[in-house]
Amino acid sequence: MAEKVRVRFAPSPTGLLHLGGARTALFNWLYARHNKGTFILRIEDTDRTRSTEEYIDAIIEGMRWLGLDWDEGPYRQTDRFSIYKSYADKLLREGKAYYCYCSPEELEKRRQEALAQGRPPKYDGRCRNLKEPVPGRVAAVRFKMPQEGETVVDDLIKGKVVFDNAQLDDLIIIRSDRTPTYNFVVVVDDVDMEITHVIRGDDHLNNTPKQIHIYRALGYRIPAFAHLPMILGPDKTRLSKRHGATSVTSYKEMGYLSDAFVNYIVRLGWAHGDQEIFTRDELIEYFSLEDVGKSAAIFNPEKLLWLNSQYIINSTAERLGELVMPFLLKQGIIKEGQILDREWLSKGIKTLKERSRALVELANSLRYYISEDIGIDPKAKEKFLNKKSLPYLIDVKEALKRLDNFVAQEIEKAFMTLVEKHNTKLGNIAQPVRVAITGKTETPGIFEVLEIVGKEKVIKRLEKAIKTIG
RNA sequence: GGUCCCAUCGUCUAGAGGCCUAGGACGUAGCCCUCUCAAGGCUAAAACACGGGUUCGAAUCCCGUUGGGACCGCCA
Repeated sequence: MAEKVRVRFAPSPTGLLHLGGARTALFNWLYARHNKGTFILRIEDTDRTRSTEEYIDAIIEGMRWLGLDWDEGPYRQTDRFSIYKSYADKLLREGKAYYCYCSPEELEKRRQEALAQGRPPKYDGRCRNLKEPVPGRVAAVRFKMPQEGETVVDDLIKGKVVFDNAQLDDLIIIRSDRTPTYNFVVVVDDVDMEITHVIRGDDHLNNTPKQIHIYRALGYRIPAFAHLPMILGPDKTRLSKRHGATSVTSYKEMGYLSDAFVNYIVRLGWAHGDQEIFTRDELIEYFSLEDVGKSAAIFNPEKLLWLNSQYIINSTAERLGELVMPFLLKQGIIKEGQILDREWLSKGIKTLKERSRALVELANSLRYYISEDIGIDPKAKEKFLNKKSLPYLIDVKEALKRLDNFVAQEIEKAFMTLVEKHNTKLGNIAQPVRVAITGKTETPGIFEVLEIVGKEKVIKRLEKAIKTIG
């Protein structure tokens, strides 16, 4: 029987949860859920100068928004220093690691020199065989890498990747301030947490042979590795602040639905035939590392927006009503504590669903249903609210005033009567009314808009428009 | 500079030697629907980086070239 899958997402809290991290987390989560395994969240905060509590909270918030629940953790590496120390001591005792007395400044200088001369900037191993401590110096601990032979990484995505051990550096595993470093703690933790599959960005592929030697030195089994291709910006370089919004939270704030976002990032590097839209359950059912591609993907905001619009169309009006609330508040369309009739709101949202690509847009369109403070687009006003349309507006107002049953169907009948009376096209009447009522030239069908706005407000807005013309 | 990874429409991708006249999706353009805008439907333009092999046959396998990317820290 196959061993139970245990995977982890291990972000370092030195920034917000970004697109690439989110996808790594998602693939780990999907792999765990597909295989009925365990998904672990581990915070890699060994770099105390750059890690913050705020970023930890932000990452957790991002994970929650994405709906990626973890079964264990969040573990924090800063809570586990004694574990790393005991493993480091073991390596030291066994002669698999040694003290290095070179100062960071010296090392940096040597590195620059090597780079300038076109040599590989590798540690020269000068402390490797030291018999005595160097007085007056604080030591770091280095791991003794094998200097010959080859190391093969058998990657689930990239295949067999061969590294020449002579390239490998004696890396520092414990800094001179006694804190452990990444390449060491990641191995210790993955061993300690019994991780079976390491799924991470392919920027770590070059670290893998080094880590493999640490596993061996410690006498542990090597997990399976799967290195995911990177997500690049439109300029084909690694996604960064320069490319604008890259944090998961910013997509939440722009009004993307969590499911749409997940659906978008899963398709970056993974496909299931020609299918574009997946439910969570389908994702869990279909996900496989075998279907993950090898090449980097470029982030395409247009497609994300399209997916979002599809998810909005397929959401119920009730659900959208809940989701749009924070946006209504933030955009000043409702006030704190203001209560809306949910049934009425849903009716309005139904007309707007297929015209809103994000929740911000939906909220914005909802303005002319909810608020009196609509604001009329000056260009629309000039074109449609003028002497030519005045008689239509007056007639519409009068006809609607006489309507008792203020529903779309009846409103339409009233409009059609006027179309005949004036011997004109519906558009010539509808468009000025649209602008008078919504302030915009683009809205849902005019009859349903009028019904939702309601008779009283409609008459009021028409009167106001008539007054500004006349 | 060294090491490693990658290469199908502008973008995400399907493609496991013959199903390929290379499929789908976003975006773009046109048409239909239509009170506007969407949504929806239909149509179009758009790709196997290049060069050598292997093979009866290559987008698919091998080699090279070119191009892109990542990594080479007492960062992760």
